[in-house]
Amino acid sequence: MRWSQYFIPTLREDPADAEVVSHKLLLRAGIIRQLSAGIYSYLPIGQRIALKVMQIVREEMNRIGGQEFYLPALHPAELWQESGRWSAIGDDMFRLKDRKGADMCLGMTHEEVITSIARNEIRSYKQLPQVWYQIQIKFRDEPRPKSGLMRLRTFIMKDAYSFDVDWEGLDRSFKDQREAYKRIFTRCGIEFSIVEASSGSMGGSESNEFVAKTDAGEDLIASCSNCEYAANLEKASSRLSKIEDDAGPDAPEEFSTPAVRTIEDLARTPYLVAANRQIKSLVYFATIDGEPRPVLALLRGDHQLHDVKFGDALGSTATRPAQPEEIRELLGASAGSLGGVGAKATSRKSNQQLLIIADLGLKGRRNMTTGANKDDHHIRGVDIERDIEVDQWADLRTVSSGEPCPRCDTGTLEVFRAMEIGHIFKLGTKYSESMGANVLTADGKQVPIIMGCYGIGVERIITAAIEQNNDSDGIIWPKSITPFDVVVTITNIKNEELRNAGEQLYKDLQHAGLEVLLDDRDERAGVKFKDADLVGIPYRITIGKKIADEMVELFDRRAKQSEDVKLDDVVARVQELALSAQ
RNA sequence: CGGGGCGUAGCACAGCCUGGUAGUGCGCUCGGUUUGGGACCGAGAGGUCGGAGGUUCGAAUCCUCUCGCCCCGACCA
Repeated sequence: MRWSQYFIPTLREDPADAEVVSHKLLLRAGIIRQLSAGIYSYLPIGQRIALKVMQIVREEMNRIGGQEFYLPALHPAELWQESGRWSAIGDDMFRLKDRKGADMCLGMTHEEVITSIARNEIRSYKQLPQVWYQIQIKFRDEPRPKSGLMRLRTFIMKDAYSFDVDWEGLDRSFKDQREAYKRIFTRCGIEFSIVEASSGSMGGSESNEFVAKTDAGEDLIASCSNCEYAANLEKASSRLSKIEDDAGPDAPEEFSTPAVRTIEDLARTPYLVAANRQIKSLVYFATIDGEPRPVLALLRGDHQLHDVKFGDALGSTATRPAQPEEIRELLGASAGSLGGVGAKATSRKSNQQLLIIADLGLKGRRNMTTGANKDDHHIRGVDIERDIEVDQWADLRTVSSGEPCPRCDTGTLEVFRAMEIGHIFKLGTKYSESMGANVLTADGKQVPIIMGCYGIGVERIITAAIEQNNDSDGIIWPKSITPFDVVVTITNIKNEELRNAGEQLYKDLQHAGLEVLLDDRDERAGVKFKDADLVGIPYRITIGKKIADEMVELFDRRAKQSEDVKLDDVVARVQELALSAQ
């Protein structure tokens, strides 16, 4: 392509609406333009990038036997009513009526559609397994679209579905997808982790989330430096070093602690109670079975409560910290002087049923110090299992960077921000059962097909690639998904010698099978360099004064280094570089 | 949905508090000089100030409503 004719509207300044790096660069490099919140147009180089990503996905899907479909984006409500999701999904689904008044929706995913094909056409176990996929637009009316292409209302997704006659088959299909995903993200130049995830409202037994490390991400992930362990902070755990407690007194002792309100206060002189020898006591109200109940959560003094783990452990739909008045009514003291000893008895005075849940990190601890449920007083010598009526033990604490891996002996955990780029689920029979997709087994029994579903967000790959590959000058595309392999920059288009050399090189590079952008614009060299850096094309060949000696300059965008190369050698050199690994 | 911010030229912004009929930089057009890291000089084009209603002799500016966008939170197949 000739830059002079090609539509790449670069922006010199950061657009006001963009916050995260990838969003700014996507706009500045002329890749996308916004149409509405969470809705973007792909401009020509954006389309080239998206096609490259989709092609990699397609190749890897085909490699594991996937068959490409193209399914409708517009669905009749009946399908979704069959699976039960018409009512289970709320405002996230775009709904509309056709001219006859029939309910329709825009597909946010395609389990229903694919299952309806399977149930109509697949009769026998002999037709299985099948792996079907498509690369298609999805619609989700996100409550909060954000960060450019990160959280969209319309986006491109590769969604694959596997159909097996038994669970062993599903295991194989799942593993195939897992391996394909690793290859896809690796080929796209993305640093990723695989985390255990909950399958959420998708249903099913097992799921893996693929995440890309980026500060713009919405998830917090704990990942082991040594082994493969990685988990969302909502589920992550770590190994605690054992603490040997001295045997304490036979019964807890109350002591006076005027003005002590925090763990830190008690850790200082004159008390000197180390934070890991204190019990942190937090009062919450948790909605359990539709009823709000007061809950006392106990953790080691230096640990932080993770409210998702807390809610999960209680089976609660909503939790909130108690108000100061509520705490006083319940336990007769203010936050800062609370504790589990005798808390149940105290709470009964206010006619409330207090639930005590303790973090596993406190199990077996003795001779601890905690609040006395009396302002300005604490209790020491607390043996948790002896002195506190714990209703439930659970993993409640937030894992921090540097803690030992729960799975291997030598690794430590690193906690970082990440964004979801893919998710694979073992669905099981959720859709095949509700929608009646059955097959006959070898021994003549009718069984529901065992399904899996596997998604990849194309825009998420693009976003992650930019987030992980940029510098102050712009994007640095991984070679596999760059819009062009190389840009030929003619420093002065009015100079005939330079122009001719550039035109010839442009042709030669194309003949060598490279995707070439020829910067033949009548602009100053500096402008062209800035634009080339911004757009992020991996290699730039600069045609300048050195052409008198049959030399050109080859600039490596990532290394930010250039070498002088003979004009005759530069095609082979670029070919070699562009086709090498990232 | 709760909290916050912002809508003025293609882009980034000033003007609003204290009403008097719109400005700066970049970009764009034309002419000239320049030509290896976002040039310079000169001359231009370009805006119903998001929309509606109101107050006023007069509204970008004050009031009411409304639409849109961004950020934080809730939510997130």
